[in-house]
Amino acid sequence: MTTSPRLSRGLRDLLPDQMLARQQMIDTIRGVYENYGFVPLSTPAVEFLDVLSGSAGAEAQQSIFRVTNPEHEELGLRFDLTVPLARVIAQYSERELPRPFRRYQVAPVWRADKPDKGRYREFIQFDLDSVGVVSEIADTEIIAGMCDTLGALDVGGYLVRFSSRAVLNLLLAFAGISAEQGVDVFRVLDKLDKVGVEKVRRELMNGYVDESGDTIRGVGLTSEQVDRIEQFLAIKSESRREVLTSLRELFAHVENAPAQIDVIERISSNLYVLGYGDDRVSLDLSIARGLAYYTGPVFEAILTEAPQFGSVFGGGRYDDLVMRFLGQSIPAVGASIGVDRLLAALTQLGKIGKRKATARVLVARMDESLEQEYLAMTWELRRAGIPTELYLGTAKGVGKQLKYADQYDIPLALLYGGNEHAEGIVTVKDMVAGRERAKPVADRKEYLAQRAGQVTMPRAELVDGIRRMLAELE
RNA sequence: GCCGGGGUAGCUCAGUUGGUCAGAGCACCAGAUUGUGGAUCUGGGGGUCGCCGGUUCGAGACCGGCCCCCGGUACCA
Repeated sequence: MTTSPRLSRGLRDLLPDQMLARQQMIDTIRGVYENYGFVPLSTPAVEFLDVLSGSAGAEAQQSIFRVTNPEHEELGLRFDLTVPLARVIAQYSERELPRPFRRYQVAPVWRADKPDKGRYREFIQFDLDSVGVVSEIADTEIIAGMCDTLGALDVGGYLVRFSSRAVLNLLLAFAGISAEQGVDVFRVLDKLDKVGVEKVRRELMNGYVDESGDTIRGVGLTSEQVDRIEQFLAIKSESRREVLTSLRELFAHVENAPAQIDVIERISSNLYVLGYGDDRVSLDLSIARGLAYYTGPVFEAILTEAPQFGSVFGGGRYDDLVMRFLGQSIPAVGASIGVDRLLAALTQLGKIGKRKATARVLVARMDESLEQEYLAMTWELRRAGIPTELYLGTAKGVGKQLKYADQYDIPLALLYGGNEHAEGIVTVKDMVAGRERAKPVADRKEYLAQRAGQVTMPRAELVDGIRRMLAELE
C-alpha cells in the first residue's frame, strides 16, 4: 500500500512559474520598503496561544491552527504579522530595538477558515509598520509607501482610501451610539462596498433575512441614529479638501471634533505636498476596516482595474496593541499587503510575467567526447553572470534538448557538436525567433534545412555574443 | 454555516430506460525524421468512473452515508 500524495484543504504547492511570479513581486515590494529605510524582521511561525489570542475575538480564536510540541505547551500558528510585532516590541528593550522601530516583514500566516476562491489557509503577508511614532508623519509615510509600492508593481490604476477610527468615534457621539454598539456598527459599515446602502441600513436597525434564507442579526439602532450615519456617509467628494470642509460642518457641535479632524487634515495636506493627489489617495469616510484594534487613521487600497478583488493592501493606526504585553500603549501604524490576493488580481489582469525558468541559456550536450567543453562553456557563462543551465538529462538528440528548452521557455540554446568544434565556433539558437520563422514552413525538410533563429560566432566570443543576444531580447 | 450544481484519463468532457460504456478531443510518449523545439502522418501508454455501504443476475448510472470541488450567501483579526 502506498501513501496517497495530497494536501490538506486550503493548502497548496506553488510550482516554479508561480514561485517566480511571487518572488518577483516580493522583490519589488521589498525594494520600495528598503528605499524608505525600513528594516527586515523575522519571527517564528509558532507562538504561544495566549500571545496570539489576546487581540482576537471569539471567532478569531477558532481560526488559529493549534500546534503541539513535546512539552505539551499551548501553541498556535500566527494568523497575522502584527501580533508577533507587538510581542517583539514588548519583549525587547529600547537598547536592543531603538525606537522608532520601522520594520517590514514578509512571511506566511495561517488561518483555519473555510477556504474560498483565492483564499487559502496558508498565505503570504507583507507588512510595513512604524512603531513608536505619535506624529501623523508616520501615517503619511505608510500611505505614501502604499502608493509607491502599487506604482512599482505596475498594477495599473489604484486608489488608496483612508478614513479614521477616531472620526468614526465622533460619529458615534454625533449619532448617540454606545461604544459597545460601535464595534458592530463599524463591522457593518465595512460591508458597505459589498452589499450596498440599503442592506447596511437594515442590518444597522433590525436585521433581515437574505436571499439564501440566512438571518442577518440587526444591530438595533433607531431610525434617527441611522439617518445621522447616512448624513455622515453622504459626505463624498473626489477632493479630500472638500470632504474635510463638509466633515467640519457636520460635526461642528461634536466635542473634540476639531482636534481629530485636524489629524487627518494634516495627513491629507502632507500627501498633497508630496504629490499624492486626489487621483491616488481619497478621503473616504465609509472606510471602517473590520479590525477592532484600530485607533486612528485606517486605510485600504483597491485596484481600479480589478475592484472585485477588494482591498489588496490595508492598514491603520493601532496605538494600544502592545498594551496587553506592557501595560502601557505604544503608538504604531502600519499596513499589510495580501501578496497572494494581489498576485491573483495581477495575474488576471495579465500584468504578471509567466517565466518558467531562471536560466537564460541552455547548453546542449551533443557529443560525449566534448563533455568537458560543455562544462567549461557553462561555467564561463555563469561566471559572467549569465544564468545558464547545462542539460543534465539523458536525451542524446538535439531535438529533445531543444524541446526541453522550449518547455521551460529558456530563450537561448547553445549548440556545440563535432562541426562547431572543428571550426572553433559555437551555434546559438534564439528559441523565439526560431519558432516564429518555422511557423509558415509546412515541409519538414525545409524546416530542418533553415536552422531557424540560429547564428554562429567564434568560440572565443561566446560570452560577449550571448550577452548581446540577450540584450536584444529585452 | 446555509442554498444550489457537480466529481469518469494529466486537462476539458461524452456516456441513452441499469446490460461490449471504459470512450473522445487535447496533452504526453515513440516512430516516420541518428544535428533542430513547430506542422503533418502512424502507433502507444495511461482510469479504484471521489470514498464506503446497499439494491440487483448485473451499477459509472439507482438508494443511503461521508469526502471533496464549483457558484451564490454569510464570516473574515
